[in-house]
Amino acid sequence: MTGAPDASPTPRTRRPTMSDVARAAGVSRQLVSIIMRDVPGASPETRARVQEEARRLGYLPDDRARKLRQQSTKLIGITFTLHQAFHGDVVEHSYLAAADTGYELTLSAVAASRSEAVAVEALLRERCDAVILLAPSSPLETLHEWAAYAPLVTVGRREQTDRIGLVRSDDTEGMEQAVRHLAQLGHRRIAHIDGAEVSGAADRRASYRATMRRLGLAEHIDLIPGGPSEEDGVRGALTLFDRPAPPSAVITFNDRCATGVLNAAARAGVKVPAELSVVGYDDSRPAGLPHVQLTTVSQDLPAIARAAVEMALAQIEGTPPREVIVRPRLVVRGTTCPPADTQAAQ
Amino acid sequence: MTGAPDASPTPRTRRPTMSDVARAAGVSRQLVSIIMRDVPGASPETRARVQEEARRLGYLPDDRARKLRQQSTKLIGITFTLHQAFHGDVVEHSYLAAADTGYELTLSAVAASRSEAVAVEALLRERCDAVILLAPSSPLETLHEWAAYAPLVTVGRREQTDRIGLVRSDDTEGMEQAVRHLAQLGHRRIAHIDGAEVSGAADRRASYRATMRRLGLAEHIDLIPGGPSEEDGVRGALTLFDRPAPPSAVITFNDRCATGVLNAAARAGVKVPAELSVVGYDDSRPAGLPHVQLTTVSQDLPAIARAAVEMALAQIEGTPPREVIVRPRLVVRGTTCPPADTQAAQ
DNA sequence: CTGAAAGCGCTAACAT
DNA sequence: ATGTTAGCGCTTTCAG
Repeated sequence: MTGAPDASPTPRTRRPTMSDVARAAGVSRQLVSIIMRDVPGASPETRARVQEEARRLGYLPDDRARKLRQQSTKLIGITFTLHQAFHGDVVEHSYLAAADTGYELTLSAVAASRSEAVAVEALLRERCDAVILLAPSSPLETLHEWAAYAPLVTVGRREQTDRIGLVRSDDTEGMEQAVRHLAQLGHRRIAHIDGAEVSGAADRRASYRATMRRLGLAEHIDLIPGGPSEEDGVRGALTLFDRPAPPSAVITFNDRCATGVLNAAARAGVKVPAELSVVGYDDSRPAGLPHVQLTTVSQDLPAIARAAVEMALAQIEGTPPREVIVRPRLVVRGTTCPPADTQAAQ
Repeated sequence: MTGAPDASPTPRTRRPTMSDVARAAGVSRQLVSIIMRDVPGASPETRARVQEEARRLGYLPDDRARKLRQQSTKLIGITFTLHQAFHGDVVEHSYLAAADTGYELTLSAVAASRSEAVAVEALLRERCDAVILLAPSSPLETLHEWAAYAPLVTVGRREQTDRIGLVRSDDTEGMEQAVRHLAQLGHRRIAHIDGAEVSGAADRRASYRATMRRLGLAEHIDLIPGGPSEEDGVRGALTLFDRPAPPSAVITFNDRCATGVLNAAARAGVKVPAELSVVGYDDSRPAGLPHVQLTTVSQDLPAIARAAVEMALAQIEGTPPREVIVRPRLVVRGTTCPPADTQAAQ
């Protein structure tokens, strides 16, 4: 849209249609259609004249009609949760991934006042060509019902099925990287404040255990019940500080939990990283802030978004659903360093 | 949608249309329409039979066609910024406000990869009946252009105009409440770490000054250059701690800035609230967390959302745009208390 | 390059 | 309570 429509001192009488533009420019409606869609079939001069006329009238194509007439909407729907910063990131990267594919992204929010079912069905009624669901909570059976209406891609689910595309981050690998990083720095007493029942927590817990064992640190396995919130981190940290011999490093379930640990440490006078190394998980926005500088496992959201969009497009074109597991990577910042007692511990 | 479509072992051949349902149920297409829209004009038995048949076929109405045919889409568009927690809150409350009005909300995201213009025009091409813009950054002139296409309501803008609805929080009032709260506790040396050029900062700054003056605290006016981020809070706090006689209380531009102050205080060993009272602004999600308990000015987002939706509906029905200023309210939590030097200061 | 004809899937007036 | 007749604004197809 360029410039104001010169017409209509009274705004919003009747929106001009393609026919109005055609009439004003003295051409056929079909030609206007060709020019609006920017496809070959009109001379440069006609193009310019028609575009000028459209601008003058304040013409804006009607997407409802356009989408109805094309048998494909060229739309990829995506459901996301408001208030999940992580979802916002994936959505944003999905816009980038969808650019230049000929498909547009359309959003449908999940919130306290809007269930996942409502969000998905809105997209299906819009006749999206495919639907991406960020961390859906509906039972697999329900997802299967939806998959009968449009190709589906879930992000962050575990269940494999031949009817739904799956993109997820490798939690096992991520936790392994975190443990190895600390072990290489010389830490031995590495604790893990876990995520309780939260999705992904089980994998990370198991991987923590397995990696500690593999590194010969089985005796130092130290699993603290936690959760996904700052509060859980505070509680977990206090548990640790009460110990006669607290661990020299701790890996939390996520960054919010790590923030709680950092706050509790500051309050208790425990110096990070000198006295306690802290590793978070997610690489959420606050983690990288100059005064936080949290070492954390990044889930590589751009890659996840790209995989989701690509798989949606592939399924639209008939490829069967696949499972893509994106490799996370450790981002080393300022909350980890070799333990103070490196010599003593050897 | 209830139950799986029993049909189609091969999913997604051709979606059934209303005619298919009509044929299967042995009635006319129009009757199916009546039943789908849940309007009077069909007997209970027919209704049940048709609904059952629709379910069996996996019929889902096509919103494109429906919206095209009705001359109104019954859609309110809303643009919001991904990664602005505050926008998420407003969107969520807008869903609540729009429920039972007969209108649906449709989202359009603004992000680094998606400009405001793209976001708004997508809504206009969908032929939304009205558009709500959360904290739009486009020049007024551009907003006026859009207003020629659909009734507009901005949230968080200042400029009055007779062509666009306006909803905003009363920053003057909010800051006044914060200053008065601290003064009533006995504070005199009340500093303000401001928000520099950020929208709303000028009002809060002016109100801080005016209220201090009105309370006879003109000599204690202490304006620290700040900004909207944690970093700005850290910097501002360090400035304060360097003083020979630091203030006993500080009001920050927003909660993120307050978080920076709290972190800096913890690090510097300054006790909050005993040695320093802190008041934030926004009542953002983290502010209420058990281990934060920030005293802050709440913008009353539910009221803002309600006002925006109501004004959008009113404008659709022909009421001219208005300006609604929502009164914020102070939420007193744990980061404020009377100053340690109450007696000395008197 | 242009025009004529058809129809996407639905709703809105009417008729009956 | 049901059927008939139009057409929403656009794209598609095909003939000029």
